[in-house]
Formats: sequence, C-alpha cells, structure tokens
Amino acid sequence: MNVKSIPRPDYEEELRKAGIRITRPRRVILNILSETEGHPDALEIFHRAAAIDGSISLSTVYRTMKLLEGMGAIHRHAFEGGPSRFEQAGGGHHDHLIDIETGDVIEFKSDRIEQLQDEIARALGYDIVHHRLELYGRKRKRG
Amino acid sequence: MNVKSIPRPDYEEELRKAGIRITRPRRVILNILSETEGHPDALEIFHRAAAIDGSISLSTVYRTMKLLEGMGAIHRHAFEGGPSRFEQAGGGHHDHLIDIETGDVIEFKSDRIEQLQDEIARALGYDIVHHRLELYGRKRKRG
DNA sequence: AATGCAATTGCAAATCGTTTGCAACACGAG
DNA sequence: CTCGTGTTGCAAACGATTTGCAATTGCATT
Repeated sequence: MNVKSIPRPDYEEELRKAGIRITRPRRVILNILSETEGHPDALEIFHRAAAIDGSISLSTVYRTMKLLEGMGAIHRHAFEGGPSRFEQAGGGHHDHLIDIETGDVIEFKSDRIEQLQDEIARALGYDIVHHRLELYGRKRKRG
Repeated sequence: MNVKSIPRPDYEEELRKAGIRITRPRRVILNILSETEGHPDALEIFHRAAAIDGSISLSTVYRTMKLLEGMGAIHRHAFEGGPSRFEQAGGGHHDHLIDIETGDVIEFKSDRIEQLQDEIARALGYDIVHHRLELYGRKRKRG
C-alpha cells in the first residue's frame, strides 16, 4: 500500500534548467533529499549534510529548502508541535496521518474527501487554493 | 448557515469550579473572550485587554490562554503563516476555511468527511486522536 | 477587618525554529 | 584564466511563545 515509487528526482538538472547555480553545498543537500524517503526536518538534513561536508551550514540548508520549495520541487509541512518537515514533490497529492507516539508519517489519499472539500468550499463561495488535512493518531492495539 | 449561537460561556464559574483564582487580569481577558465571536490571536486579545486595564501583560494573556486551553474551554488553531488563534470551545466540532486574502475564518462541518477520515485511519491501523482540516481559498468572483 | 501564604503577575530574559546582513568566497560564462 | 554575480558561513535578528524571579494579590482563615 504505502510503497512509494517516486523516481529519484534529478534536482540538479531541475536547478540548472532554472538557471540556478549548482554549488557544492547544494549538491550535497540535493543528494540527501533524493535518497530520502521520509519527511526529514531541516536539522536532520543538516546533520546528514554535515557528515558529508562539515562546512555546510544550517542556514544553507534552510536557504536551499526554501529555494526548492519555491520551485515546487519539495513540499514543506508544519505538523503540530515540531519543526517543518520536507518531502519530495512529484509523488502526487496526498494527505498525512501522523503517529503521535513516534512521529512517523503515513501518506494517504482520498478522492472522496477532496471532492467533498471542493463542494464545501463552493457552497461557501470560495475556490480552494490549497488545503491541509492531517490525522493525528496512535496505532490500534488490537486489530 | 454560519450563525453562531454559542451561549456566552461563564468562564469565571468554570474557573472557580476548577479551583482556580479569579484575578483582575483574568476577569478582563475572560470577558473579552466571551464577547468575541471570531478567532483572535494573543496580540489582539492583549490589545483589547490593555485598553481596559493598561497593566495587563502579554505574558498573562498567553498564560491565561494556555490555562483555558488545558481546561478545554478554548481551542487553539495554528493556521498557516500567522500566530495561533483562539476560539471558544463548546460550539461543537468543526473545521475551517481560511480566506487567504483577508484572513477571515469560516467554520464548517462535514460528517461525511469525518467518517471518511475514521475509515482511512482504521484501514491504516490507527485510531484518530484529533485531526486538522483547513481549506485555504479565495472568494469566488462570479457565483 | 486583619493575617498568611500560595497562586499569580509583570518584566526581562530565554527559547525555538527560521531568516537575514554582511564580508569572504566560488561558480561558470566569457 | 578572469571576472561579476550568486552563494556561503557566521553571527545577529527575528516572531511567537515561554519562563525565572521578585513583587503582588486573591482568598481561606482567623
């Protein structure tokens, strides 16, 4: 079910196409992102990057994330409580279920819910620009 | 449709019952909350409170909101971008549509969506503890 | 009404996640 | 290889919120 099959995105190519320089720090961060399946926060990315190149700064991680976010290459999620967490774009839209005990994030998608949201917004005289649906729960003990 | 009919809650009574002292700052804040329909943030509450009693501090506003939140008397919402906004509890559960141009918040409720959320969580092996559904949109130009 | 003390306050300083100013530096077009 | 601009690391600034502390106050008690 939750098996992702996102093709490793070629962020470098994307950046180049957008006329943005490929620097050493960016390359390191980009590689980390493309081989990461989960929803890491800036600190996690920074630590992994620092392990590869100790001179990379947290600022640069933040700046790079903001850059990629602006390009639409990644999404930023501000789940309750913690820092922003990032995920590769390109996997198609989905919502999130957060395990409040472990922080694990499970992705899911419901066309029916999306449709209902549209109907509600329409009924209220609005067009949805984007939305946020997060379920916070804990693993059920007995199935 | 969006006509609220929440009876002015008697926060003072609630606090007293919980064995919590009624102080002058708290009384002022409580009154402001009970006569406020919208979703004010701490700063707004602070300003209104300061207009009544200039010695009230922002810290006290935050402390009081946290107290009320802990008692379940109010809810805190961290909408995208801005500071936390508060609303009286007791109006029954609902979700929010945020006008991204004005910041206005419209409440709505969909049993169908709630039900679908439960089904999804269940299918993933989880029990929902709480959830967050926020629609961000702009007013439609032509109906 | 006066007493006593824990709860509460205001203030300033601390916190957390994130952004920014700046001078040094390094891409990559030429 | 040179040059100009984009990027960097650093430290300081940021906005929202919380906290330590000494001074104050509510209120149960006399």
